[in-house]
Amino acid sequence: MVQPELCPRFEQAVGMLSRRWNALIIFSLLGESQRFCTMTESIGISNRLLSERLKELEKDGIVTRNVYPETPVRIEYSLTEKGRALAPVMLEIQKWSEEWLPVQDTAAEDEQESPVR
Amino acid sequence: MVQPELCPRFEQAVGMLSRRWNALIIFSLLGESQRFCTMTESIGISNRLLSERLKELEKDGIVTRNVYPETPVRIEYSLTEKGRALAPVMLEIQKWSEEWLPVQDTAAEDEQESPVR
DNA sequence: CCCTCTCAGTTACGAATTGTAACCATCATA
DNA sequence: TATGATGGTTACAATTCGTAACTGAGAGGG
Repeated sequence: MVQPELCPRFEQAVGMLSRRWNALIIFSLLGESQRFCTMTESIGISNRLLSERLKELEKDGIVTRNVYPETPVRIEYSLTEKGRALAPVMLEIQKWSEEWLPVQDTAAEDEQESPVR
Repeated sequence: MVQPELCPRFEQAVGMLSRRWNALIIFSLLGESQRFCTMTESIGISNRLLSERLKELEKDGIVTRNVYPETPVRIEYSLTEKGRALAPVMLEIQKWSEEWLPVQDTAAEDEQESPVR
């Protein structure tokens, strides 16, 4: 709540991107538009938060909600131009992660060559 | 929590960068090493959280804690090579924010026109 | 010896955010 | 009328955050 000394717009951007799940939501929409239930599965976010985040991101002009009145109703979320403009940010995060983070698997799946038991 | 299908390393990177304050902490260390009290002031973070975050970031190999036993003791935090490698990410966030976020002052004006279209 | 000052944190605790699971509304078909 | 799919809401417990007060080490003053 204190006055920020850094660039206010940078802080605003970071505030949005740092909101939990937002970066993953945006990343998953970079490829193609997605439906609600697809996103909850691929991202691993709950309905409640996905709904909340999408509303916020729509309000921020980053995602668009497209309703197709088929049956059952199909609703697809996609990025606006402002949202797609975040692609370079995501790309740099990806590059960094590939260069600096270990491949580490989350265990419990293949523990073949590990002598530890 | 379900394990998502996106790239695990990307998700790990995003998890770290999305932790509240982390991006601002890293950004503020990109210039030069900083002392604890300087950071709380420039970032606007509380002692408690700064302390917590710096410990986590140190553990992640992103920041280093340097103790100078002067009087009173001086402790400076700086980025490791892994931490400095995040500079391009920060730069892209900054570029995006400058292109897409209004110059906003305290929440009064909402109806700015988009800069580039 | 006791008090005070600075820096660098810790601790305590109420407030806000998140995760989990159950529930709701609409449309369509059986 | 019942059931199933989609796209959410609601309720509530668990986690995290923000605020403010406190601790500890070392130097110096009285």
